[in-house]
Amino acid sequence: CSPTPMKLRDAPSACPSLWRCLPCPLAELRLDLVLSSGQSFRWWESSPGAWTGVLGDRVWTLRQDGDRLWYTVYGEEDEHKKEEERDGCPARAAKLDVAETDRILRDYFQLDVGLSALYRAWAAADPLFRKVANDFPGVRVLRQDPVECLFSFICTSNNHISRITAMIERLCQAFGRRLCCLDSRPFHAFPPLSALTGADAEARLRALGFGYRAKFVSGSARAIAEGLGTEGLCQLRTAPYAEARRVLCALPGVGAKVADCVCLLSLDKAEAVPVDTHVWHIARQRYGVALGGKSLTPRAYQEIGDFFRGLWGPRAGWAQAV
DNA sequence: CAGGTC
DNA sequence: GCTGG
Repeated sequence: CSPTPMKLRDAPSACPSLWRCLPCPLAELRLDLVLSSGQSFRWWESSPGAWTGVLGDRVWTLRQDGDRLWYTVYGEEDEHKKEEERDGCPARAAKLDVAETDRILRDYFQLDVGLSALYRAWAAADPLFRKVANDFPGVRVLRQDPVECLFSFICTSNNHISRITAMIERLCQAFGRRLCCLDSRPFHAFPPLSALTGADAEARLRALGFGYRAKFVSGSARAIAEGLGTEGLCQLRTAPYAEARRVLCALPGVGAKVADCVCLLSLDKAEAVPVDTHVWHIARQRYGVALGGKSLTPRAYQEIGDFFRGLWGPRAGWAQAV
């Protein structure tokens, strides 16, 4: 950690100049529900109501009060060194200006998508949604980085959230750049693709407790590096849902469910409905979807997605998140 | 058995 | 079939 250790920032009141806010009603965003729901595994409730995590290679703390979303961004530990190196325009060069941080946050939470109107439409079409929606307002889909999203969700197969979170933390610590320390706790960026393509990547991941997923992570990193590249992966944002899904499913460790998670949570495919065992049971028990088999076959997977798309419309994946 | 995949 | 809550 740096010689002048930074402290975690809880609330704007202690040092208002380090915080900014965006207008954002609770009906449009519930930070606690969104950041703890298993969409992203990199946010941590650092104190009651305050969420700290890594986004866009920066460490942030977020908080809501009333109709505002507050945020603060921490500087990098070697930021002064960087600034000294740039003798032309110091302070400015290494930092993000406020317009840029506002934009990053608005993009990540997709705040231009009006959630209240969508809730009304889903509630009108579905009585079961209406019952749940009252208890869970402000649940929206994050717009995550495609590389982070892909490799995170490869880790979710046949796994549980507490272990997934720990695995991803160790992945970032071992392969990602250290950004800063807060209260002596180091924060690391999610590693770029190039960090996962080394010959020893699989063995290192196994040592980190990835089990058989170690081969999937290193194998998918290689496949992308030798194929479409990080840029090509990101360009799937403008491709049709079916094509994005087909490309992703060709990667080792990526089946229909993981592909749909990546499509929905990072590639702008709002119609993608990831069907896990939980959703499968709900489709049968609560919605009475008639499916014969005992296991979630590819056929059953497709039918459940189609059922919810028919019920909720083109943003079915967003409704399912609620 | 866990937010499946080979 | 990796691993742990």
